[in-house]
Amino acid sequence: PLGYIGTDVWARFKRMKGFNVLHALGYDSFGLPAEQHAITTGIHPRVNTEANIANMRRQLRRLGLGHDARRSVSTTDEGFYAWTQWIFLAIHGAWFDEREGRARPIADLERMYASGEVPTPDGRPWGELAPVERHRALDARRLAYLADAPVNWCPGLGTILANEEVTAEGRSDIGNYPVFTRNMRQWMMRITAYADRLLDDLDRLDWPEPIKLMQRNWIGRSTGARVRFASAAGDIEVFTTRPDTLFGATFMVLAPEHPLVHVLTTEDRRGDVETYVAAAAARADVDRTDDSRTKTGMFIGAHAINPVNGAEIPVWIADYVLMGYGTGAIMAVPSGDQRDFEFARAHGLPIVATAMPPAEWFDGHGIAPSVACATWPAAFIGDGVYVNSANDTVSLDGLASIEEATARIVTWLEDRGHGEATVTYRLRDWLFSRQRYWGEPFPIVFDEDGIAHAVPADLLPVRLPDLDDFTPTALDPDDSASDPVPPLARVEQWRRVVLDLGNGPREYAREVNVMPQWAGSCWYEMRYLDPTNDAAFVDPEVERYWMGPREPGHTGGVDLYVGGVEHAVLHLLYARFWHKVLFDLGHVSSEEPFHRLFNQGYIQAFAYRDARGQTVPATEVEERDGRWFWQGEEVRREYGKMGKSLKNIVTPDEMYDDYGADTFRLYEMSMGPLDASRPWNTRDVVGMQRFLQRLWRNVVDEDSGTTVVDDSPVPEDLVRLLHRTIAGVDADMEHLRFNTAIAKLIELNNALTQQVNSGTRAPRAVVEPLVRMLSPLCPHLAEELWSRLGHDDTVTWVPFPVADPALLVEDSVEVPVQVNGKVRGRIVLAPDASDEEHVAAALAQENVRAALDGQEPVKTIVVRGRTVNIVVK
RNA sequence: GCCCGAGUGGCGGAACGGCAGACGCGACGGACUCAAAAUCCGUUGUCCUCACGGGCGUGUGGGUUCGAGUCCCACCUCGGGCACCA
Repeated sequence: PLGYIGTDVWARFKRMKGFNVLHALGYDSFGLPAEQHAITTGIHPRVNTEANIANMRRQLRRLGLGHDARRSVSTTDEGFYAWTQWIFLAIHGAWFDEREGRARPIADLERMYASGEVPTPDGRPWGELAPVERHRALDARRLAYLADAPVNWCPGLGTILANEEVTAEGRSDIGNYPVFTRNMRQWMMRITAYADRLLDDLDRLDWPEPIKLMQRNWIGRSTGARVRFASAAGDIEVFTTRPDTLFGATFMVLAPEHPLVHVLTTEDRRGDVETYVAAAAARADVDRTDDSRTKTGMFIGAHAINPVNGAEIPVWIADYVLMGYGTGAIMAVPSGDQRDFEFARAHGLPIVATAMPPAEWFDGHGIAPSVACATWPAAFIGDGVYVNSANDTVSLDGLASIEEATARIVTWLEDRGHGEATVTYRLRDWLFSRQRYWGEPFPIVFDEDGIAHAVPADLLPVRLPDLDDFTPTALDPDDSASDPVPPLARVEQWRRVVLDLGNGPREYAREVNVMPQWAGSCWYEMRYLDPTNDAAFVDPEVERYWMGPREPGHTGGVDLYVGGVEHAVLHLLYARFWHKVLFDLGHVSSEEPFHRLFNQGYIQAFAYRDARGQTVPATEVEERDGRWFWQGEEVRREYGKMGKSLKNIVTPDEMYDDYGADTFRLYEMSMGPLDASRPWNTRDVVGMQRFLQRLWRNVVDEDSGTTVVDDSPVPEDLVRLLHRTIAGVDADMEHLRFNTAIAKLIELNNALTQQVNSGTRAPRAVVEPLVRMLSPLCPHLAEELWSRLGHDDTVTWVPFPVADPALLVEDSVEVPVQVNGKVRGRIVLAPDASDEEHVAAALAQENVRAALDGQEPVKTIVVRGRTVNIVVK
């Protein structure tokens, strides 16, 4: 809610500054308290059937959000939902052309297959392929595709989870059930095709650096080389970021799941190896968190040939090598990689240095310099002079930089066909199926051959059937062999459908999985631009007006997007991906969905536990002398996100009831910077209420209810304060520093209050700008005051006040005087006083002279209007 | 372990390298009141001093600078993220 109020305040401010503003969460809701609307729109829009609305209401009530559910499920819901399916079909109907680095319609691929410009997956000519094979050839390249993927099957929830929804402990984020790795046929999104653009375009966004960094790490591009090692079962391909250390590769390690493990393992090792593989598989699922992390591994009896020196090196398996990254196999260079080093030491494998570390490295470890690694306590990573790195046709010896050595060896590898430079990503394709009820059904049907067909656009949306029971079938949480039963699979008459897809009416089976919650949030910001359009998800002209690039090279996108940092790598990456596909296909003019991003902090709250560790209702806890009591019993205080389990929720409704929406808004905005998390303290709210009450009394006589402002000229110092306030508040609002903006407004009002209390009425010439400045922050009170001040229009549309630069200049400034950096006195000067005048006044000042005690200044520093520093001895 | 972020009064927090503690809460004192609430006025980092004034103060220890809450180095604590990424 904090962030949503933040966007509302900023949007109102911008409107007053003369912009057309489309505030997504307040588009048609200026009659509603915006935060109420904002909170409810946090619930994801879904299909708008009566049964679903009723269910949504129950959900909202359960979450403690007692708002009108019909508001949150807006009347445009079905349109929204249909267009999500439409966009899915657009993505499904596209493929990624690597050569052009962009998505193109699948029809282009079909033409290119047919002309032979692009080879079919198995290399056979297009003309020889049967219709089913043609379908499969196209499906293999789609941006949305079906694949047998290792998935996180969570029987306890009855659904499959994305990697990101599985905790480090190998359990479900929601419910904390065990999660098992299983291969299942799932919808995938080819987000990896966009890895480079998602990475590179971060540089063009106005986002917080930490968030950009998180996305960069998530995409995880590393450059290096693929290198092939010959073995009895053919080449073993590895990925390495350090091909320059190839001469130091003394063994290889495969992931236990690597397909060659079976083939390569010698008979005498087979028993041990299979035991290890089984143990690793179990371990990966159950206790990946085991921190003890001893580097276990097993020799499989086979050897491979190091291509640079022909050395026969042993092949091991170890669970620290992951099948899901790179090629699932590594070359181990113990002298240059700490994990390999530990592994080699633990298993008595040879270590050969490929570089002579600098002297400081040896000093740091307290050992004598030597290229013999026997004495080394750790691997060496960094620039050293290459040694032991030569064969008949290439030599790295004597080189001193990783960059240079890498370039030379990669060229050599490429020339001989042993490998090539490559780029690897940590990013995986996105698992897009869910076995739930809540979610957009895929607009996909399957024929008797299992081929997926798009449902024609004029039949969208594919509606969810009304159900009495929405839950996925939860199964025994520990039974990894069970299969998911999505709720839609239980509705046979919905599942079977007769369609004419161009070859006469035939029976098809609908896809029974649904899309994940991310689907709608991948593009919802655009629907707000054009919520009732039923010809397009957004009119192209409308999109260009609101979101189009501001100048050449600009990414376009919404001007401000406020959200929690928890979306740093999921929602924000997925939405960027969808947006880029839509851009490539010509549906939008912006390359990015969110040009400026701001992460708001969380509002947290204190929670209390009794002696047994049970949380007690926070509102009933009393504080006495720094200790806390509940029903007479002392309780412990802790701090965390507001939530049911901690019994520390304060609902907005309570705040509206007790203080009104404006006080609530003001309090949330004033408690600290927007991007910081901070504790809720209901006791402090009263401060903002008092502020608004004082403001009210400065304008309205409480007894008579009449407006009491003074129309005569305003005292000089009050005018200056007003203009300083305008300038300060303007800058603060622009940069979302609402807390300091509010402080300045309170100061101005306090000055007014003083005047009113001393018997003079508040001047209209100050009150009106004050009300205008307050209007973005507390719109309701501002409107009321504006009207009481005799205006017929709404203050929302009145311009923000403009500061007069002439009035920002003071006629005199007070300047502190330091002696040796310590403040000893103050002088008053004209704002344009010269350096000499500063020094003269400073030396004449009584306290300064006392502090100098007759000593001659060695040096004086003058920062005009800010400080004078006199340095003695 | 790695990567981000943050440590300032009793509390939430202010502070372009230039008067640390704006603004708010709380506390204390006063005015108003028969009284209380509300409201208004004042005090409120800490220590010494009747006072003038002075000492000490932004997690810890160093450093840069005429001058450091702010910049640099090391460390400690807390919050968040990622975790065997070759």
